[in-house]
Amino acid sequence: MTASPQPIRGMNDVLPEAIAPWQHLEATARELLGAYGYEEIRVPVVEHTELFERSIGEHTDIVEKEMYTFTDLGGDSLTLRPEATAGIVRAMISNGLLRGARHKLWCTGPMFRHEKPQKGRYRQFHQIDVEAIGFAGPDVDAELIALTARLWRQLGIDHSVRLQLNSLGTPEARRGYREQLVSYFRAHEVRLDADSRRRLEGNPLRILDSKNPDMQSLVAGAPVLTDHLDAASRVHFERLRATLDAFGVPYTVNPRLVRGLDYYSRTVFEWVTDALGAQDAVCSGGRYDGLIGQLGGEPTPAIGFAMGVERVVALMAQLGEVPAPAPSDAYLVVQGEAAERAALVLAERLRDAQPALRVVVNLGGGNFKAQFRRANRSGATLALILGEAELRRGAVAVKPLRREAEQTDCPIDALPHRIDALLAAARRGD
RNA sequence: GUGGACGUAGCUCAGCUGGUAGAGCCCCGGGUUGUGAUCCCGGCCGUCGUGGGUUCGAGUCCCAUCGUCCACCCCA
Repeated sequence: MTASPQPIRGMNDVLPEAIAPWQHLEATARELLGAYGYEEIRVPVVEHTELFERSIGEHTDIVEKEMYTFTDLGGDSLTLRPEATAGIVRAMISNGLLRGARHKLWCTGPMFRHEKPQKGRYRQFHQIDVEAIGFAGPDVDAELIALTARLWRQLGIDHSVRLQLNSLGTPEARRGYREQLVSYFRAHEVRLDADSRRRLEGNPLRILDSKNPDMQSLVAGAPVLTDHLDAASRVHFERLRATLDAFGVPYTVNPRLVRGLDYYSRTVFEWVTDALGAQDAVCSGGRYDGLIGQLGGEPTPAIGFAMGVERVVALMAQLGEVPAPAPSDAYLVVQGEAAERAALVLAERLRDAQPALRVVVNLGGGNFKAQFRRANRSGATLALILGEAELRRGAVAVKPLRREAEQTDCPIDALPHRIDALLAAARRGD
């Protein structure tokens, strides 16, 4: 096994046998996003390292230890994108697209984080990313959440996910709350575990999210972020909740939902599941009103979310919500050099006449037995046989594979116009 | 980065307290000189993750290393 090449740790091949849920998710999301008025954007997978440091936050785990950073031949420090928002915002600024304009955008592709892989967490993973730029909300906030809820319904996984919601307020209001929180935890420092003590310096809000059961009672007594919101953020949050109520989208307000990236403000949300083990966040995002100005663009309010494609795919697969791939309609069994050529030409004529037809020509030879075995395993409705005998009489033998039926002859020239009827008959069973 | 479990054929796995590898599936061919999904026969496929050590002898024991999985941290 040493001799055979291996993929990079945490980077996976998606083989044809596993591709169906990916395509279904992508197609469903693409259509839905279009229906809500979102446009696709494609941005580079690599950006200047500084862009991510400035947007995500220098004291986050992503920037501190998870980025794929390298120096290119020109001496610049570049980084494989760990998330999509920074690049999209950069594209808006670089192309001069802000200036008070509004953009509803989506993007999909691979992201990279150097973490130790486990279930639902990979070093190359994929996101579907949606951004609404230039909207102060809370109307967009609500519509964006409704869009995700609709996607879960369309995919058939809505009963396995639930919505967590919170408001972080403005950065100023959060700063005041943070001070209160730190002094509360300092007063009880002996009860803090090692992880929490470390967070006390860098990111005290994260202590609220601790999974350590011993911390629960201490956390329960801590000041609550929601009680310390500034007035405008409180109104924003109330209006968002009222709209979600009007939609009938259920949610839980989770005051401990903090999110890992520094740029969030006001609305944050997370769709979680119990079905995937420890990595339970399937889709999450929030409002980042300060980020664009911080990166040098005109100050512009915005909100976005990222969906973990691998996680949604895993959920679909686990719930059996994966459409079966369409089998081919016809498989051409051929024998003899002249017949092989005639079969290839016939297949092209069939495709000319019926562009949607799924027709597979047996390539690479093989005896009749092997070819019929392949025809059967391809799932084809019909086997079309074109050997030397058929060629001599100018016909194709047509054999239904999915039911017991007589094999019949069809003149080669007539087949392109009869194939639909033959398929329909074979499926009906007459 | 930390911890635990596990690495035998392309896949799923068997291989007792050490005696130098096996089954099923897949693939290919034959039985049916041109007919699949059933049946029968045959073939292909392994330096037992890798490197050391103990031993007369290691897939089995020991050490190291790499990899996979799961969890922590954190996150999609």
